[in-house]
Amino acid sequence: MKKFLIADSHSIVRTGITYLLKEEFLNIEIDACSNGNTVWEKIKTNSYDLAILDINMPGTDSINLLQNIFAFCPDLKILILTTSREEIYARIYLQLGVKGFINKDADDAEIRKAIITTLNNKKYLSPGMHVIQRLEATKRGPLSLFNRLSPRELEVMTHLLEGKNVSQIANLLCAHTSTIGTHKAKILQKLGVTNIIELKEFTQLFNHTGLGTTKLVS
Amino acid sequence: MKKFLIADSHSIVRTGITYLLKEEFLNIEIDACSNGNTVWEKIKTNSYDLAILDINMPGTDSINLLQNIFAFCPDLKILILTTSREEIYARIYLQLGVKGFINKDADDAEIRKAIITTLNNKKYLSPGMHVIQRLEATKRGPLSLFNRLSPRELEVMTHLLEGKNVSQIANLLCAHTSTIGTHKAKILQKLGVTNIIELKEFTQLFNHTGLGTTKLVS
DNA sequence: TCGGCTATTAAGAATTTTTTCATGGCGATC
DNA sequence: GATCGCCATGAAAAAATTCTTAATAGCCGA
Repeated sequence: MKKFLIADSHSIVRTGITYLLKEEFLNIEIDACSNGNTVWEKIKTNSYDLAILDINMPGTDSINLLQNIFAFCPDLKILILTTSREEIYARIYLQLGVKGFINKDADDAEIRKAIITTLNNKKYLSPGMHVIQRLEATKRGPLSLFNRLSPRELEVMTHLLEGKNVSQIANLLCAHTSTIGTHKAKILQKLGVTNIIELKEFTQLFNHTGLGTTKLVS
Repeated sequence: MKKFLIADSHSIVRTGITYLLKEEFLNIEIDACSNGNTVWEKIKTNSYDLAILDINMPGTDSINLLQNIFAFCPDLKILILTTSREEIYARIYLQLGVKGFINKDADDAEIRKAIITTLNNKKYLSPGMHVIQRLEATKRGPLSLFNRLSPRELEVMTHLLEGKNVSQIANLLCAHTSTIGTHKAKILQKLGVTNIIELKEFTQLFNHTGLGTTKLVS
């Protein structure tokens, strides 16, 4: 008997994963949720063999959530579901303690493999992400630019790239506007850009070169 | 016997929809694909009762694809899968001839409803999108979106898209900052976006598809 | 252990932007 | 030729952001 937690803001994705799990395992129990608060409630009151989490759920401070989770339950196996755009942040999450990273672009067979591997308490990364690790090892290359950003800064950046303004982000992360303002300034400074448009173009550059991506065009 | 086409870059989403359809209909055939080229090949050689398409498949020019599809097969029922961020472009797709729009955030029941409604050749919009439909009623084609900007506003927009701020533009155009500020507000309002990032994404949509023959950058 | 470094936080002041409102100009229309 | 709608313009008030400056905490190498 295995027990799973699935968190993704898209119902259709939860449905897809549910069926994948049902095909793979005979005797399972599945909890599904669509936001960080529910994830936290579920994890506090249940014991899971594996939690499969989207890291970009609206209104959710994922890093904070993961920190809470690992403080409460250090051995929980967590498999992160991600889109290619978010892979640049992979290292931060790995450091926090997640077991695996799987890209939503992956086919079902690969997702199955990721689930089984992490369930067996082994680390799993999407194929395309070994590039990231390698680049990171050389400590050079454009990706290390993103590594220069602290977890909090990365978090703020994702919100900035969605068009949120400083006050909205402050609200979301329960921080002072001037705090977020400071983060924003440091992000721009570290990445060598001067405004949001340039930040947007900069990150798009990576999406286009396929540097942080598994498959952009198939 | 119903025949469906599912196109989404995420395998897990295709899996989810496949199971939804299998639950809903007894006798069905499903083709699935993950990019625009395959969609086009499939539609040229098959006849579908409904095509469920993601409009944001990497490497795919969705507007061009839809134009080709409707030229070849004007009566094909198409249900667009979208994320909330993309909804601002909904009216363009509606004008092209798609039957429905469903947000990926929607729960399974609503997705079912969207599928059934469009299959019955009725228009379906996600609950939040009726605002957009009203906007469409006051209408004019996608090309005129930029035509609705006054010359001065277009000029300001090109500078905004280069990352210049309001005062820099004011300097450049020898105008008061508050004047430029007003122009900026009107640009955002007219194009139905709420911030610079969305403006950038919006114009990129047209650059990408070539639909925006209006000069965007001087 | 100490001192330097960085991350995170934010109060307060200075600045910029947004919002709101009002004005004059210009062309179309009736 | 009066009125209407739209454009371009900004003054003024309101809101948001940036620019300091600095406190606290954690990490790392000497």
